Amino acid sequence: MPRWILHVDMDAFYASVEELDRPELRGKPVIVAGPEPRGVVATASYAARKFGIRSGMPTAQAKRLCPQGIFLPPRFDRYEEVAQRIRAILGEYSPIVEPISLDEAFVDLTGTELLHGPPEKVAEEVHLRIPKEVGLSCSVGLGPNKLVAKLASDAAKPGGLKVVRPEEVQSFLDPLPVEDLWGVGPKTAARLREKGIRTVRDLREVPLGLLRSWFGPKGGEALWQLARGIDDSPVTPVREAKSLSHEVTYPEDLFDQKQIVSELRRLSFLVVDRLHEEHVLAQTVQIKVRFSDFTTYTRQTKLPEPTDHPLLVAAEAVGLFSRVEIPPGQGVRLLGVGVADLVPAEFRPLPLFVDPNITDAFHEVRRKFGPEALSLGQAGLE
DNA sequence: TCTGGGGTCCTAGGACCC
DNA sequence: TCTGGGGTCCTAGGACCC
Repeated sequence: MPRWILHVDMDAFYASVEELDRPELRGKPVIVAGPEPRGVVATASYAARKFGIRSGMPTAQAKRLCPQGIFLPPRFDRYEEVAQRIRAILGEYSPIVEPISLDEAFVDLTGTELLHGPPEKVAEEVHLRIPKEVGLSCSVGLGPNKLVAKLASDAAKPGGLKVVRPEEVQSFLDPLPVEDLWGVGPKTAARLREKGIRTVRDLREVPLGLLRSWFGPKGGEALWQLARGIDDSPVTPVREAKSLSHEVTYPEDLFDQKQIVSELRRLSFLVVDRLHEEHVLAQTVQIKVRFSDFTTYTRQTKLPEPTDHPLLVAAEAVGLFSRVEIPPGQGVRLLGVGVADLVPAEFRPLPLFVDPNITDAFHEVRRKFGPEALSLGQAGLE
């Protein structure tokens, strides 16, 4: 059975939510961005984009380009609220809704025709209902798979609707630049450009064997399929997280060893809070360290058994940090702590040395009074 | 212009085992 | 005494996504 996949992409989502909540900002160059000196732009309104502002750009640079811009810090809790209302609308048309981020989702409309009418009608309805009921502009794409649906909504931006039927896929894709394809980033695009390949049509003319020799068996195969609009990946409503992490870029580099250790501990506790929320245990602990010159190191270790013990995770994180050689004269720009190899908390191993009631009590206090209420002395790590 | 934070997936090398 | 070879696990790094 041919599939019908819908892709909904909110236009300049964070900035649009700010304009929704503060109508006096409408039409102005609204820029949702992390604070200087090291923040970057998360979303710029279309009025701000006229000044050349793009997401990912350092906030400092955006201020130079548009001094009159209205710079706002992100309010993720609020964006999450709005995102849920949008997801609820999408959920009326299919049980299979896959949120990609706060502002984007796929909906599998295959086989929903008897209940909701033809997919094209559903696409039109969604495209009308979201602005009407949520007050925000969205772009909608409909196609035979996720790849095509997403590219269709890109083509419809801002505020449009585009349907690409199966027989139109190739002519729709052919003129697009290769970097529009999902999974073709700056590096791959540059390598392709060196070989004279700029558009999807160019890419489609490269034999599979050649692509494999350039990009490896998997990479080559993937490019070959992308160029033909082939994408069998399913719309997956709930995906179990495979890893959790927290990282922070500091406004000023850290040099003090004690402060670094205390930050690693704080980040570890935040990660453990999330383990608890998700009711999972982790068997791998990872850290990330970025120095002043932006060189970045990761270290990870596999534990003998899965855990959500805050002291254990913190001790591992600090231990991993000691395995990173600090380049002379370099301060620490970023620290991150993460966990992976997650298993459901029901699989908690029988206690050998650690009384699980201790961790329960720890979480309970932090849940009630917040992360600041209970932190641990240096002695806890030794 | 000095470059966020939270994720996923892939590759490659070394250890280890049969 | 001129080095087998394949599978799996673990780790580090990198590309990419929003």
